[in-house]
Amino acid sequence: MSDREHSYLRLAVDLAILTVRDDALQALVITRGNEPFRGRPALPGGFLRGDEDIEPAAVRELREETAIDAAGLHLEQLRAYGDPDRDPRGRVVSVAFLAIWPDMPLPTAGSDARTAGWQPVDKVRGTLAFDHDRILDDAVEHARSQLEYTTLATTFCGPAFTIGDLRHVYEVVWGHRLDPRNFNRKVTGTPGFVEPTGERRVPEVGRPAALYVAGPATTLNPPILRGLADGEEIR
Amino acid sequence: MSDREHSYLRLAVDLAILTVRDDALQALVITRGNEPFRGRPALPGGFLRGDEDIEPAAVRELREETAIDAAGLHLEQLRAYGDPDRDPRGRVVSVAFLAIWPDMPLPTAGSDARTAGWQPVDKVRGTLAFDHDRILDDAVEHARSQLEYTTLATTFCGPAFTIGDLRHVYEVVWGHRLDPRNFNRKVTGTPGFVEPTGERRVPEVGRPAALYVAGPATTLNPPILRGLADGEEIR
DNA sequence: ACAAAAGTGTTCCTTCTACACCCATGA
DNA sequence: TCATGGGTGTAGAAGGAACACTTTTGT
Repeated sequence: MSDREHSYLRLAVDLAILTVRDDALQALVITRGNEPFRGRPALPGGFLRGDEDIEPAAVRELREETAIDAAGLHLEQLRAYGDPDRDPRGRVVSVAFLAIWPDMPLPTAGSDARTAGWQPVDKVRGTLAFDHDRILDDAVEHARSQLEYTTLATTFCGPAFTIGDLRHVYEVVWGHRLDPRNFNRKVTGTPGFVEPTGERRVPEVGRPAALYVAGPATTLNPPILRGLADGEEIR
Repeated sequence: MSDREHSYLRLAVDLAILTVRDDALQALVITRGNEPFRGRPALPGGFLRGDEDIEPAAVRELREETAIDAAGLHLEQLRAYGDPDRDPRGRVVSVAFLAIWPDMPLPTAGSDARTAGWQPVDKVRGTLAFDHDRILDDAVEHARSQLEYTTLATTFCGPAFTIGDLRHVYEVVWGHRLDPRNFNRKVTGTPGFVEPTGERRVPEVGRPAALYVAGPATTLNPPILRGLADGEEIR
């Protein structure tokens, strides 16, 4: 094949960063400060630089636009998006990443981002620039599936959490209620999933709950499968 | 961000095409006809063209190098590989695809491929050009996992197959034996997985087996989980 | 005392696993 | 009649779902 038959293009990285906040699955969304789509909401992201691997580029863009240091954050590559018309600036292929983040106060916006903040996934669906609606949908579905087979749900929680906190994550991400009693047994009975700290947390109302930290396991065996507890939907 | 901070690059597609053949998991491997790595084995692939989406490019490259028409073939995107040094020609990011193919005679090589043929995965591991060893490993692991949760195994078989054929696929891909009796019940008892044709196949030795075709289901519920039948390894 | 959330015990049911056993064919 | 692979029956183990019940706190 001759060099004329193929063309150069730019590679972008986009990040779908999810958290559970206010009883809802939320995504980190910026408001674009530059054309195209200036003023429109979008996922954080930007172009790959010359000598950068893809994942470091994602970490850098996240830091530039949201001042979040993702060095210790688990980024997972979703897939590449290559529709020739996906970016009005020309040929841009994007590699999307998924990250999970506990609910924390957000640092301020920077570089290309006019604002940066959490938005409920259900609210921003249909409003994002480029093909970011599609990317976000894929990320949410991936996260839902990940909760079944991996211990990823613990990264939605802070450093120490109760089984109720963890169950709340599953309920919000999956969109339906789980039986608290069976969930408790299942989680505590899965080796390496959570480990008790010995501490307790006293809630505003109700019995204090034991606190746990994430265990060493990364995959769940057996998995925690979705499947409606009853017909009931959450929220 | 200014345009000077990011750079243009070329995007490649690479295909990991797997089949079960001669009691082994095999991959479609070409011998490179051009530099770099001329004469070395590699996965089929090539550069994206100007106005092409990624998956059509993969289909086109497959046709050009192996004369296989992948129009009706299920291609699944694995992930993107972006190590800045992965290609000596310069900055090339590659998007890898996975495909499953029944054991069939292979058409001849073309364009950049001097030869094209099936090679056992265990034999080519460590010999491939670029970072294709890594891509192939990721593809194999993905395929193994897919057999658990999807009906993909039927695409390793021809249009009509016996339960024994299907079991053989699982055994070869997973690398260990399964109990033929439980496997039979499991497969025939999963709605939409396989459908009997009413025909039978008479083997060289043993009782004739009923023939089946792939059913409409794409996901397996419940899944068929890996887990050694006994300590025994296949081959 | 009461509300609320945490956590345990128990029962029923489905699915997995191992293996005994029978079936259909060619040599 | 024997070897070989196809297929059914079935008992025990393991895990999931439903739910009664107890525990521990604040008000």
